[in-house]
Amino acid sequence: MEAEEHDKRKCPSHISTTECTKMILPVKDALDILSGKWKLQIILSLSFGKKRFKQIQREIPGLTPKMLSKELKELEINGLASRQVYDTLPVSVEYELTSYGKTLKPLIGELHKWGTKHRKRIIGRK
Amino acid sequence: MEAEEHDKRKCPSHISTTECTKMILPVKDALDILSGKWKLQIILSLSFGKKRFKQIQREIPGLTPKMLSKELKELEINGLASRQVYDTLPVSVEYELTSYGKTLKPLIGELHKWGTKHRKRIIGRK
DNA sequence: AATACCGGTATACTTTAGGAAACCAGCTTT
DNA sequence: AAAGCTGGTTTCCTAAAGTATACCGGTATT
Repeated sequence: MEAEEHDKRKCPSHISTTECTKMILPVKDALDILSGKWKLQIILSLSFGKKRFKQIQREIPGLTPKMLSKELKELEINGLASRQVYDTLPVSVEYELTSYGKTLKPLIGELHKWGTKHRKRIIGRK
Repeated sequence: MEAEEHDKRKCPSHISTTECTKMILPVKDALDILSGKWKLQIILSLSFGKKRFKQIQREIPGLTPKMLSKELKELEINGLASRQVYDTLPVSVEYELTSYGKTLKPLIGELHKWGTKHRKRIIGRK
């Protein structure tokens, strides 16, 4: 049987499997930053301006301080958000999207565009 | 204290919190389709042509039949991949990206672009 | 004097994603 | 006759993600 022909169609012949995997890494990085139950909502919230901790929490029903704290740290580590402490009494802390963080917007926009079409296609309209 | 001003900067005033949440749903839909440990690799594999079940499994080291089966079903349900059974002996089954599934490419391309910049920025160069 | 606000942390729990191994029927190869 | 191929399913288990609840010190309000 000459069904062998199929077996050659994996990746393009000049590209090894491990190289394919490498191509995927940056995509995964981007996805990691956006996925998780609360990240998008937090990013969206910050995209409307500086926000304080409790303020974000109040805006997003169901979000616990533990999760918020964890996600904000990740955003900070990735350079997407900044944290500023003011020594008012009691201390106030403001979080803000960095200009780098704002570069996520067009990306999220693309996801939104595709997702909207997909919604219409699968779920029916809406 | 008139720190009240901050409290108005949630979502734009003409948009309610629930409406903000709705804006996020399509983005989540798109993310759901791409996230998970194996989906990207499976999609990439299929993007190079029709593939049979075991063939995909062989190409992606570590991928168990259970996960592959589950992910392929999801792709099918979402209209992104098609499944064709040929009644050869033993039966052979071929999976293929639908033309709709191929519309994911530019989206993945955007994620790749952003992710690549992010890698350089955070991890240092590559 | 008690309560509420701020920005969180700590501990314990549940839920979900994913992995490992065995198994199925029916055919082919050794 | 035994082992391997096909395309999967089933069961059991672990690791990770997320939730619930209580708590902290310090100030302000009632």
